[in-house]
Amino acid sequence: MLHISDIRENKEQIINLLQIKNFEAKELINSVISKDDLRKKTQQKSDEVLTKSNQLAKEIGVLYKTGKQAEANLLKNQSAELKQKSKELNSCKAELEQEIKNILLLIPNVPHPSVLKGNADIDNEIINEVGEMPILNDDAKPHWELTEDYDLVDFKLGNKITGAGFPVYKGKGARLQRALITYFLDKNISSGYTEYMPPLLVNEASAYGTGALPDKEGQMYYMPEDNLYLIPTAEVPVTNLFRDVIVKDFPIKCTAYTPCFRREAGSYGKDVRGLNRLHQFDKVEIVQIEHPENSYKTLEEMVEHISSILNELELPYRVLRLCGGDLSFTSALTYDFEVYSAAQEKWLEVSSVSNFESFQSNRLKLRYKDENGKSKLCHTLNGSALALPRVLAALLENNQNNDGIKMPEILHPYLGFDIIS
RNA sequence: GGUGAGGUGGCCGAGUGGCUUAAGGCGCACGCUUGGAAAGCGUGUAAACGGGAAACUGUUUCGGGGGUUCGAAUCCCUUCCUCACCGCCA
Repeated sequence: MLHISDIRENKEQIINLLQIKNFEAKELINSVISKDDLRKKTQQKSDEVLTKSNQLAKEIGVLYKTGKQAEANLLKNQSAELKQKSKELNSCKAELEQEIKNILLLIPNVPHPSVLKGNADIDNEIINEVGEMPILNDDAKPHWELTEDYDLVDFKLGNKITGAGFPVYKGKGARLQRALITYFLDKNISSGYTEYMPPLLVNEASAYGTGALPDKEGQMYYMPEDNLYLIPTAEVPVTNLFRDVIVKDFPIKCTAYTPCFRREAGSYGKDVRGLNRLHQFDKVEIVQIEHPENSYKTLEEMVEHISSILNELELPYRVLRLCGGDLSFTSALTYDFEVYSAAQEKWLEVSSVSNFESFQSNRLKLRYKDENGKSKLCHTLNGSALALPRVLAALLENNQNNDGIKMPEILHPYLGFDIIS
């Protein structure tokens, strides 16, 4: 959520920048500002009334104590009038505040000025392409066949015990999963991130805090009896650790492994075959909380960090800088990482790294004190490092040969084997 | 699931209708003191939203919402949360 004072100060700039996201904000912004003007006036009036009323109450107290009941009763009438007025003003103000908030919730985050306009994913800018695409044999198989041949992931069993999109990892498949998680965490920790193991269910306040609600309500699994949501990403619990916090030392760097749960309604076909898209998947996430001055430098640093993981995994990948049309509602600047899955001949997104600037921290009330002692909003950033299933898919497809599936060297100590055969 | 006790500032904690402008303590910051430090002494120490160039100042906030009252941290209703004991349980 944007901050109303930011909107007031940088109105024209915000309207212009939002056009990069193909969002026409002029009307909403004009209306939110005029409502805010009215809100201020209403508060002024309300403050005046309350000041008088407070004074009266004190005078009445004094009169009672000195035994002047009659005079006190006179003042009581006045006080009742003021009370009526203040009630009206108050409800008017509350209504305005709600209207303002409702409008603010509709306005997406302002993109960074460097973001290119564009309509969809084909307009994203490829800023780096690393590694060579493997040349596979003619009989190379997609990962959903490999996982069956080598008994690594059992989709049918998952169907039986839960449903589609809930695979069962098995044998070396399960070990590979666990090896990847541990390797990712170790790698993140060695870059200064602190590991967390957060709850997998969050309350409503947390879901609002990171913007999972109200925008993405249908995406989350919900437990109505307890009013809790299954997390769609570790970003939600981890970022909310810092809800209502005033930060003293920057940066705060967190990493967490969690399963992620997504309902993902309405997508079928080969895009969702095998491990490409699941209702439950594993992910290691990195989150940083930064001073606004440093957040873009930190974003670059996170991109470097994720690149180095993919280098070590020896997977061909490319880095995309998302265009305005493809940027999420909450993001100001996002880089996507895609690995090449050679048998599917497809690029698969395995990480998305974003700077949310103060869009999340405004809702989270995540602040720091500036040099004048004033509260300011922090910047929040996060990214996957990494999402597991598609990494697994690419590892299996790209490294298959007649002897089996060779594992990258970096994973050997974690795996306890170097080939799946 | 049952029963009970609670939710007050960064933290602890007092507070049963106006002498609360939330006592007192801890912590923190600054100053005095010191060769330096500790102790001691003094001063200051929340947030949000307004007004003001600023100094300063108004309002709200004692878990949330509602009510009684001229006046509520304090009384009433409601809701959420936490803790303790019992039961069940990895």
